[in-house]
Amino acid sequence: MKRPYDHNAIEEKWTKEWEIHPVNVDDGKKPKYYCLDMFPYPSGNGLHVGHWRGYVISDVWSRYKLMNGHYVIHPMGWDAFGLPAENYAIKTGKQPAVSTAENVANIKKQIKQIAAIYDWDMELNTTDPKFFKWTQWIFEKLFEKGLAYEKEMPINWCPSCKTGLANEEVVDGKCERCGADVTKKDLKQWMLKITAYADRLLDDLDKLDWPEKVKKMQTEWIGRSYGAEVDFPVDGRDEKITVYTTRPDTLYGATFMVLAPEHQLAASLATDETRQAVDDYITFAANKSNVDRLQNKEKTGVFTGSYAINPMNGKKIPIWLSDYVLADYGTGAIMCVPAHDDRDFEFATKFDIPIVQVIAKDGKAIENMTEAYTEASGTMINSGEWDGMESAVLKKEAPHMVEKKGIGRAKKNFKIRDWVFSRQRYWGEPIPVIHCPDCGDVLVPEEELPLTLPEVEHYEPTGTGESPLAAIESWVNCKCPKCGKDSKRETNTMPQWAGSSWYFLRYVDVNNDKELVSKEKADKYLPVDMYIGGVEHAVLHLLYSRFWTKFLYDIGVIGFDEPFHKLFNQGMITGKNGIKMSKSKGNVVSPDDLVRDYGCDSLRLYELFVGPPELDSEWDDRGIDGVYRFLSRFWNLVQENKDRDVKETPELIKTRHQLIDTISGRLEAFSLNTVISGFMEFNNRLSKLEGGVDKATLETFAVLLAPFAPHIAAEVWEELGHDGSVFDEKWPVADKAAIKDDTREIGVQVNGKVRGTVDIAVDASKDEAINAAKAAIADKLEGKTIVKEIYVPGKIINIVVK
RNA sequence: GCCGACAUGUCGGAAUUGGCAGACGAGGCAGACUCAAAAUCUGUUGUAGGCAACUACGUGUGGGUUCAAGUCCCACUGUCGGCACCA
Repeated sequence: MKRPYDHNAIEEKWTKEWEIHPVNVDDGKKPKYYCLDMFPYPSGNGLHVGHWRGYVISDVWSRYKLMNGHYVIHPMGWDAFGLPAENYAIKTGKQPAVSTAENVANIKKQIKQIAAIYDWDMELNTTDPKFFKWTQWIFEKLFEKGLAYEKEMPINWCPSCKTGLANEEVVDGKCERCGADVTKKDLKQWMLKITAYADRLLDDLDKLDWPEKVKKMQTEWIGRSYGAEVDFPVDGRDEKITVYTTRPDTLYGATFMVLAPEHQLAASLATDETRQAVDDYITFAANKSNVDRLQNKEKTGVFTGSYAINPMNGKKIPIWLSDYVLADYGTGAIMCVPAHDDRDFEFATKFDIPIVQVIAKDGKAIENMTEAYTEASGTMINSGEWDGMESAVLKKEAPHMVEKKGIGRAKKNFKIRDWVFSRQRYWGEPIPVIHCPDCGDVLVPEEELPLTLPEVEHYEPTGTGESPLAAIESWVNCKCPKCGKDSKRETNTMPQWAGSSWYFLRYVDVNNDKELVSKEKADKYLPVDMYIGGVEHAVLHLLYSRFWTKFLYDIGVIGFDEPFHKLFNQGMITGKNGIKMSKSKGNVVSPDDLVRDYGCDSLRLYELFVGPPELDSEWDDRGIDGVYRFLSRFWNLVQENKDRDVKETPELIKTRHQLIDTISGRLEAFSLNTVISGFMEFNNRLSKLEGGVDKATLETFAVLLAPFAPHIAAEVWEELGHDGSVFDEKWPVADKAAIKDDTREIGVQVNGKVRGTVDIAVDASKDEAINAAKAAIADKLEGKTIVKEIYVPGKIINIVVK
């Protein structure tokens, strides 16, 4: 009996079936495969079709691995701390915990429409005390190891979010979240010493199967450089200024020094004549906002009136202040070699400071220098004992030479700064520290964790740098766990990145109340084999997770030191003209209606069909008709052939194996858009076969289609007379011998232009091929002289004529 | 400014190591079915000319290598992304 394609009925049926009989189960024998999605923030706005894409990609991959004999760990959870819930609470008075729970329920309903094989027994939520107990525990371990410390310092401050930000959260001088201009504010902050892991975070990138782009971004963010620290005595004083340089080879060319205006010695270097100007400049620099500093790169500066001694040649060189020197990189002071550095050249030219060339360009000194010569290649000149050396060689040796001389030492430096870990907000994990007047910072005892948030009436941030928690006296006031004295709790909370830095470890052991994760389960199921998510987390979440993983490895909690073996960044789905989907732009496409009208299977296929998964794609609603038609045609093909008992023919066998080969190859290459077009192509081909399609071919088609369109595949599998699940089928392997053609149609060119085609045996000799080709296009060769004949077997025949 | 990615019909996009450009789909056009429409099915669809079988042109621009270039090399333009005084 033929049935019409009723996607609603089919999908409802299988949703229920899979609730009762999940297709992905751990029998303890199958090898594991951990395929992880970046977990979502449960926003009140719900999902749009762009969110779907990543989840479809990961589910297709998970189901593919499943059919290759793996038990797939494929969990989902909620990254639920963060500002939107808190801001919503400020507006409505609704507790963040309550609104968050509502949003989770909503989004979960939407995510279930995808029909992914998520194991909901593993579901977790970063705001659940059972979860964040362990986030706090990790913080305590970091503290115990000296990797969490408090520091009074100017931090990035977002005046709109009224909270401090990590360097990673500042983009172009603006807040990564809200886009407000970031200012500086002096605040006592909790810091995590990610710099202690800088070398390992950099070196271990080699171990990872990640997109080069992300590796490069992390490499640059960590920013390791090798050079030397050199001490410059201050003339007439018993002090010295230490600089960091990557070009100690140019030391003889250092004709002045520049200190950051925030440098400790800056003010003290002023003389009576320069005091006013120096103080003014320091104030001017302090008031310059981050954005100004980025935008206006015209060099400014002031001469302090003091001099330093170049330790190589003993010459007196002036000491300047300028904000082009960064206070928190290197030593906050630099030696300036205007002849060989663009910035120093610009500064020296503007303020009329001598320029001394120390590396010969093209073997000679440059007359009338108009720009710095920044290459480290050439012979040293004007450099005393170093004259005649090659600068490239000297660059490497100089650090050790200055060390021997006792004027400096070899040194490597990093751009990455420690992670500002406190936020002056309510809706985050409380930092489990108690400030005791006698004992100082004391950790909340482990047995008292989790330290939960109190209910408050007002969620507004104070804006003064204190969290709303500071106003809850009953919560803030406590006894010191060590000495029992009246103490106060830390009122800052952790940034949103805290929970996401380790959540992937917890999925496999969500109910463990003794440990963060049992060693046994961690060893068995981790690390993550495939991690799928957007590229926007390249230096935030992905760097923090690597840091925490390495730390947990060091303290013996887990047995691996990289969390994500393979990373895939899916492209964004945008609205028309590449505009990001957002509520305010009014271009959000909701998956709900599409699922209702076309079905989950169609939307899954279309999410993949829109374009290459790694590239951004513009959403066009109309295209989904195409995949729906394809599914209907496939359905009809099955309906027409299932009771016909078609005998398999050589052609059918060949087509079947070509289908397996095509789909598997493209899937392995992660070319998911062409997998779908491949299905369409083969469906068209099979539909045109006069004699019908045999059962084995239909079965193979259903098995291959299963990871992509699970419902229709399961239904077809059943229609074809199977009791078991299509997902218990092994992924088929193509028989290469069956695919092989005896003859092949290849193009015949004359002078590189196609003039016809010819069918020739695959193993034809060159002469046979050429002769066949000539016969096929005899009229095109009339009156021409053949100069050359080219035959590339299986590809092309080209006849060159005059 | 530096680094990287990308540029193909009306549109989304295909095209192993250089080897028949435009697969697959959307949209358009024509037809079948229908009282009619939708749905479905069939055909057609890069541009220009003959308007049929053919010819010329055609993968951002200009040049080059090659029997052969979307693909490789050089120079440039545009779009997107990252970094941006890191000494």
